Amino acid sequence: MRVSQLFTKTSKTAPADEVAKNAQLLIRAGFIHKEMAGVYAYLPLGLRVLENIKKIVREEMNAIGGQEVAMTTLQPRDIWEKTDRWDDKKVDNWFKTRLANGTELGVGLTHEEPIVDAVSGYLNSYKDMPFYVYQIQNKFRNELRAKSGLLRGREFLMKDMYSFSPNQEVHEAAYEKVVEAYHRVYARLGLGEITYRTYADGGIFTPRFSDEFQTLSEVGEDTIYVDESRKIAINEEILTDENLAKLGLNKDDLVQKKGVEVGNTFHLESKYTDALDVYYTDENGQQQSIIMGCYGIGVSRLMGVVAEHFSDENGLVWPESIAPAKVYLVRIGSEDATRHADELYEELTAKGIEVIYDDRNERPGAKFADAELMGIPYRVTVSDRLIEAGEYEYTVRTTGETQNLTRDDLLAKLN
RNA sequence: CGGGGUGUGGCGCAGUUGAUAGCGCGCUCGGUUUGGGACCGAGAGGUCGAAGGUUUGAGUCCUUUCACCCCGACCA
Repeated sequence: MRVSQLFTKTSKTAPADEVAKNAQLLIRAGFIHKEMAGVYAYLPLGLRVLENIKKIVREEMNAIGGQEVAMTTLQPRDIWEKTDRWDDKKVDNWFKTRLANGTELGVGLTHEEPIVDAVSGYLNSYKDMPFYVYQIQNKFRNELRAKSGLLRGREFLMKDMYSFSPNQEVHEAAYEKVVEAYHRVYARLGLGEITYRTYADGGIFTPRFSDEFQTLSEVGEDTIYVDESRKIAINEEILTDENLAKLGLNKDDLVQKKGVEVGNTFHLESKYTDALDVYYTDENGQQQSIIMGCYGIGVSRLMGVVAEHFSDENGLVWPESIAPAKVYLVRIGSEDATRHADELYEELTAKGIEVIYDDRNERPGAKFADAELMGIPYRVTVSDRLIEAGEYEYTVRTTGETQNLTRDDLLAKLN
């Protein structure tokens, strides 16, 4: 991608209507556009990041056997009434709309009911389970207060997965497989060390605890207590002596922290399947309840968390796994430098290396500043002076470390 | 939803006791520059969030309303 052809531009000033660091940086760098409070559009570079996160999530869900689907945003009222989740008194953050004939519809905020409805016709026997179904799509929630940039929006991208098991034992195994996959997702995003499996309230449908995945951050909304040696935590909401005993946690080992909930996993028992009259037939020909689990990852929220966490005074610092490009190629100088830079751009692109090529007639300082603001992992500079020496300058975004390399050494570094 | 704050060119801001809008960045054109966000010159661009009112006259005062931010409450 050539910067001269990129329609977005960077800005030296942060927008006045954003305080959250993630939103300020992402908007300054031209990654996102704020449409209204809690609703952001993804521009070319931001979309690349989002797609890269989706790819990681998708790979890990597929790896445990997840089957991807795409459910609808428009929701019929009846299935939600069967589970008693239509009433605004029960679920108060629904967006609702109407058909021309007056029929009330919901705008999807989660998908337990429609998923159960969709799989019900295929799910008849114990032989059909266990299985996972997931999707990555926009969710809509009428939050009373959107805030913190991408961390709490009204329209946001979420991966939601649902498991179907014939009994509790199978469910437990399926559930733990998801927990492991979640740890791999966060590790690949560079958040593994600061993301804790956290015991939390299981919700109104189950006496069990749920698990949240909390990434430590000062801007987090949740207060959690971390047992650092065991790498687990407990949400303040359920911090009672009784629960600590139940979970085998020792109060003295816990440290209070702030966290952002970047994922959660719930035990749903048979609440939804029973309510929607979906059962299976067991080995003995008897009708049995289906045990469900549901598992969420806030994909757009993760983008905000990464932006927030991996950044410095010069801008964003993307982990290589999700950066919009691997290399920011800076061209300084005249025809000779242009020829060399064009050539390098073509060569790297041909090798499948994503390059943002700054071919503008800007001064070097402006290009370096943009490379840093955009947070591209590696910067390569081509200039008349370097060409004369037969070298390329190579700079690492995380450390600022710079070295001059021969063409072969540079290509080896970038491979 | 309670409390507090803010709306003025694309972005960031100033605008005094009311007199029909200004600065920086960015943008356009010309020239000089080219290793850390260049400089000089010339330009373009705004019904001051919206509606109503007071007044000879409103960005400024009053009323209503919309939007956005922060704190809190809320967050299947």
